[in-house]
Amino acid sequence: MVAPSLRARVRAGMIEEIKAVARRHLATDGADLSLRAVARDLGMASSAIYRYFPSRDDLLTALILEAYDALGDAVEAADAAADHDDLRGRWLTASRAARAWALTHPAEYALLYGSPVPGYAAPDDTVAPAQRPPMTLLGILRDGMAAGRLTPPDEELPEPLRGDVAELTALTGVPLPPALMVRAMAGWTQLFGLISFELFGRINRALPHRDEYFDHQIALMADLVGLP
Amino acid sequence: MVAPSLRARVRAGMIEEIKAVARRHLATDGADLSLRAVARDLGMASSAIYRYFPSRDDLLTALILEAYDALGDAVEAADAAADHDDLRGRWLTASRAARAWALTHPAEYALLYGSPVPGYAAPDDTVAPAQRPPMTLLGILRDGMAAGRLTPPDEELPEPLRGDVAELTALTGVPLPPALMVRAMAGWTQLFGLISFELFGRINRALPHRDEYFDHQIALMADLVGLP
DNA sequence: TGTACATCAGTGAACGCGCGTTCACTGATGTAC
DNA sequence: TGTACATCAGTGAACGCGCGTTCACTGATGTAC
Repeated sequence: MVAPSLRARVRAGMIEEIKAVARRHLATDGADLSLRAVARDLGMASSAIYRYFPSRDDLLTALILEAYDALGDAVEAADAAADHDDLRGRWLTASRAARAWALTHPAEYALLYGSPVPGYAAPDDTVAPAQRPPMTLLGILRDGMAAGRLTPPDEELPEPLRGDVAELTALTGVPLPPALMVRAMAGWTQLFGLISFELFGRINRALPHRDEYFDHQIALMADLVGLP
Repeated sequence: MVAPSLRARVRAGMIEEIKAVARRHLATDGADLSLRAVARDLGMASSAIYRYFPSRDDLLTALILEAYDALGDAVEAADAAADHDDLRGRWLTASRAARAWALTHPAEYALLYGSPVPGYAAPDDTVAPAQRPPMTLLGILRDGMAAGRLTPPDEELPEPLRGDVAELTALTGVPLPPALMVRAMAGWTQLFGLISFELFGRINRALPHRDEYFDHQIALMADLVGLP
């Protein structure tokens, strides 16, 4: 571990500064990020950005990766801070953390979960960080099963689905019963749906108590996955 | 009811043609619709579009309104075609119709339910058509309650939420018990979440039987709202 | 410690592009008498 | 039925803009001897 040279440290700082300004631009202008506007804000020539990012798409990718990680950090930290044996509390607190992050970083959330940016294809290394929030939820169920404090639903899945879910369960490395796995996915989908509706303005104006609404809906999903 | 003049009929046809081409462009280029590209495809000068739509935003609005109506038609038609007394069948069939429309019109779905288009504010007359699909779901529950074939959940809502939901229920004109109303909203949110995940590529590749997956998840929500 | 050279950050002009919108115009279609 | 005028669709040039990216360059910082 060699100490980074001054030049390397300055360079790293510059990269951070560019990303910070770009994030600010995302927040105001939406996903159509402009390199030139970022450069202007930094008081430098637009061509200078190319010393740090080979193209606009690479900058976008860096922002997306960071956003996934920030969201993942928030959710995992909330889960870790909760009482490990309070399964329902962990589920609720992790979900709240996801929502809180989304509400404070709406543009970045839109970048991750909104409609795809035209002409931009997310590279493969976004896959793992993108799965951290749902993996956190799965972890709570895993702990519940291990402690024998979770009675999984006893329904059978119809055949073509059973195979798919088994394969998917193997991929996650969290060995939940198939029917429970599907319900966990329902919970994750619902979490995403609730946040998106709220953020993209599709929630009714006649619902000002959004915290309470969210908590209630999340509790319904906690019931669905059988959390005590 | 005067018969429209030839000129008026030709004009109406032209408007349809412009919208059709614009829809095609949405499908390939995403939401950044270009007037000039549409005009090019129609073999006319870009300025000619202005004889039919005063600005790009007005064309976008027209497309959004049409899309809401197409989705609303699809969902309502599916519900109407189902056996009126088969409540669960109606719920499933209406949900399937929404998904089918979204899968065949992904770009238009993204326009309605994706991240907001930067710099575009949806006018008020999109509100009513936007509510047709969730209203259809509410209608199924209304019929179930009226026929006494639905036992609503007996849980109490916490206070600040109870008031909001009561107000919202009044707005819809469908008098459901508060706890059921919230569950209906959960069902609608889940429907939107399932479709969005599938469409925006956030569904796992290890899940090829998507029809069955969707049906199963929708059935879980039918259980949640207490459909027999 | 001092010098020679390589590396790197940043500049500013330029290329080529596409966009929304305006405007004065031409020619065809409709309307009033 | 024919003529005079108004309405309308469509043209093509132009304005002004912002964009991503390239390129030859300058000057400062780091490295090797």
